[in-house]
Amino acid sequence: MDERQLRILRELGELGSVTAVAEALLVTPSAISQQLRLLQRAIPVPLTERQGRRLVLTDAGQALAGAAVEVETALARARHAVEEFVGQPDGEVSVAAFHSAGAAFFPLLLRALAGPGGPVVRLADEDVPQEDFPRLTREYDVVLAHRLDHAPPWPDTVARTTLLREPLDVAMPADHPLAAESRVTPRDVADQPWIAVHDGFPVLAVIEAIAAAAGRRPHLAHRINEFAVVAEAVAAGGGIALMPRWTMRPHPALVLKPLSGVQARRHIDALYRPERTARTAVRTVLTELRRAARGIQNAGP
Amino acid sequence: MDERQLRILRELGELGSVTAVAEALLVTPSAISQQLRLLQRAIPVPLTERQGRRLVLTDAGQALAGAAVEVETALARARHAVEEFVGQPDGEVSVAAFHSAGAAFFPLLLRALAGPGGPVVRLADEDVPQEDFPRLTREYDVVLAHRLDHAPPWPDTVARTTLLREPLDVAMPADHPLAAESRVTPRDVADQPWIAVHDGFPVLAVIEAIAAAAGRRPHLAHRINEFAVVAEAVAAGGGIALMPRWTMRPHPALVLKPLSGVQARRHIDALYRPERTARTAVRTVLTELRRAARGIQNAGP
DNA sequence: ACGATCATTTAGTGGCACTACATCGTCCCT
DNA sequence: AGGGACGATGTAGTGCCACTAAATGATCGT
Repeated sequence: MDERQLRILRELGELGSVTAVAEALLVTPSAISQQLRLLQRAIPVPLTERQGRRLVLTDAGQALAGAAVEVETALARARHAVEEFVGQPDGEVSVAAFHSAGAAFFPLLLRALAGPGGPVVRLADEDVPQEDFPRLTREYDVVLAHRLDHAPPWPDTVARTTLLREPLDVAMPADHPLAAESRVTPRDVADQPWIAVHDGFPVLAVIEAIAAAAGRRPHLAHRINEFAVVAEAVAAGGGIALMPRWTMRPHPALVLKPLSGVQARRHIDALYRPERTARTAVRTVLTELRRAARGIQNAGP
Repeated sequence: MDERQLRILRELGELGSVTAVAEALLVTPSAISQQLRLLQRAIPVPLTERQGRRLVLTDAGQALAGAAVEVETALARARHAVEEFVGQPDGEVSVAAFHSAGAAFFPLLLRALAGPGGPVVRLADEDVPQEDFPRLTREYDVVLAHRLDHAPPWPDTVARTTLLREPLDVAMPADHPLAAESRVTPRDVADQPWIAVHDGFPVLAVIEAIAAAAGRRPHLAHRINEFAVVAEAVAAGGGIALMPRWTMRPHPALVLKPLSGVQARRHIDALYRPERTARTAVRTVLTELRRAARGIQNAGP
């Protein structure tokens, strides 16, 4: 008893003759007759009976044909299940972000998608070394990742949308001698004690570039990944640090000074598997992320 | 996208590896892999993805697998639909009867099956010539038919249960000269005017046998099929008639006298297609008919 | 009684799901 | 590191099954 045989039985119930079923299903009456015989072989009571020269369903056949309708309904639902999943505007979308991107984007995303009828976002923070960001797209629909301007681009296995190209400024206490300048040069800061990120994290290479531009070896006083912690350490006089211009809430005791002479900028990209954008909900989230990025960029300057 | 492919997808979601699915479905992993590929060909978004060396479902795959469960459920219901129909104790059972059998059996049947949980009987009267009774089993689950003792048996295409072997007595007005006798002989009644049934109906042959036993030609005064009408005609002096001993409500102005010397008995049989007894409800009705027949037979003498 | 319509049977064919075998990628172990 | 186990996939070949074509049988209309 398979789907086709049930289909044939149901059509026979509705059309009332083997020939009509054959025409409806675009096969010969012989094929219909044979399939009905096979179906009957599996059932101990007659499903059909002759009525004159036509073939009609018995009561048992009608009972089975009724069940066949449910099978076809379920099958039709299955055939549309993927489209529905894909087109569902209020599905769940998982978004991962490194810390500072999360701090900047998550509130905007939550506010933009608060209403009903939109995607339900599942947010998570994930701070991983640069090369691990693409892997996260296995687990999350959208991954906010950062990389430096000159760093190797993301592998082709993931698609990306650049949300921000954010300058990295030098953060220092408001009473620092360099705080009087409007911008700082590599030579100004090369000898300062740095508060840097751990090895493998994106911002480190910029510090090395700054030191190299001044012909020095950088003095890495501390290794702190989390910018909020870095800010407190800088404010307490632990050293200077590179900090993002827009995605960090300004610390009252710190000032940010633009660097000149060295390209200090990071990309904040949304990474995702291309096929996941088949889902309306995912595309909606990506659109909202781009809008949020514009908001962040305009709020800064 | 057919049932098997959906089954494979669902199993992959539950078992988590192609090999496990292959073992569960008793085929080679290659077959599973190929079927998954075919299923994927019909769907624009990935249903599966590699996780290490194993294959797991994507979210879209899980959505489809969920729909697949519904398909399998519907299919399982279909596979049991016939048994359920067959085993349902409270299904509809159609019963046809010729007039006098209906008058005798229908009330008993209705009373016996009045409670809930039992079959719902659909009763109909059908008075047809002898040879048409078997044909009625196409339309009714059970057909109460009558035939004379010596008449040819029912064809093999129908099954039968003999409910009653009912004597046919001679009905006459209570003030008839023969009413004094305890039984009557063919010679007694051969010259009487008969009220007989129409041609082709069962009882006629007995009258002809009675006349033949007395060496006469029967005098057929009237042709009335319906026994209630016959009874009134006899009471009004229109002639004598053969009437069933048990299945007719006694007429106050008539007496019934047994015939001697001639086998005057009719069978009341329940006819049915053998396969219809697969239904519990039909068997219940047949059982109740047999019980009703015992009641009728015992109430008579 | 005839042709028309409908269902079924038979023989034959093409497509498809499967197996067997080989290959490739991943994990684990020492 | 590197080899062995495990898991998935690709390829060639095979057997089954749904189908077509044509003939036969049954029933209807006129």
